[in-house]
Amino acid sequence: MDTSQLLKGVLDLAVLAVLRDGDGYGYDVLRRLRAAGLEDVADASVYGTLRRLFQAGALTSYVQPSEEGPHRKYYGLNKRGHELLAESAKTWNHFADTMSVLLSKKEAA
Amino acid sequence: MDTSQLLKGVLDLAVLAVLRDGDGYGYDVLRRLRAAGLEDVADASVYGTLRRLFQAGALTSYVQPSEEGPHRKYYGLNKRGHELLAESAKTWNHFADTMSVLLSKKEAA
DNA sequence: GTGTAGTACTCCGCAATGTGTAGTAGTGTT
DNA sequence: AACACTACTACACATTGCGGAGTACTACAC
Repeated sequence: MDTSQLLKGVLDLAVLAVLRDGDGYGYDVLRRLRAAGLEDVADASVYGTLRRLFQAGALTSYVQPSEEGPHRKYYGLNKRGHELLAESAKTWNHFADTMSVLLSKKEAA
Repeated sequence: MDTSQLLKGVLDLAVLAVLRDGDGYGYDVLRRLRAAGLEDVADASVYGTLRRLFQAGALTSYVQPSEEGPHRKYYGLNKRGHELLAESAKTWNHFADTMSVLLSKKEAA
């Protein structure tokens, strides 16, 4: 099945969630998301999401050189990011609960 | 908050779920979805989803006149629709569980 | 009867966002 | 030299939910 549509609007939340566990750069966030079970996330989606969140003022950003490859652009949650994470998580939980009820309802007939 | 992005890919599932409880026409499906908690669903989205699902071969369709207004276009699940519902529900549950774990994880620091 | 509200549906263009592909660039391995 | 892995950027594209306008039918108020 195609999970790409399910990710819409949730990838932001997922990225914020993994960044809560510590600053990370794009490629690293991608690996963490996949390790968490979001195996089908495309790299371009993660980079795009990080850029969007940064532009929205939810993330800090700093570049750091690496001895094992190209430079890395780290991102971390700032105050706004933490707020956004909390708010989005709440919205998501409410939404997921609603869907859960809808799906578990049995037919009357 | 804006839940419209969260609906992406899930509205299909929600519509299939309410149709499992009995055939329905667009306006009726809309009311059922809102009653179930999806208050912000737009009517055009529901009509569009029904058309898409019908075109995908998941729904049966028949028009019935109404004495209290315009005619109604009823939709119902066929075999393919039931299969799609079961499959989509499974995908959704897996996805929701993954997100749940991601969100509940606490930072190590 | 004209206006307004509720029901019921269609069509069109828009916006948000995840994806694929291509490209750049550094490091290490064969 | 060729290749693979790391790391990021940019662009065009597909999907899909939404807003607005339009059509049409019934019923009730004025």
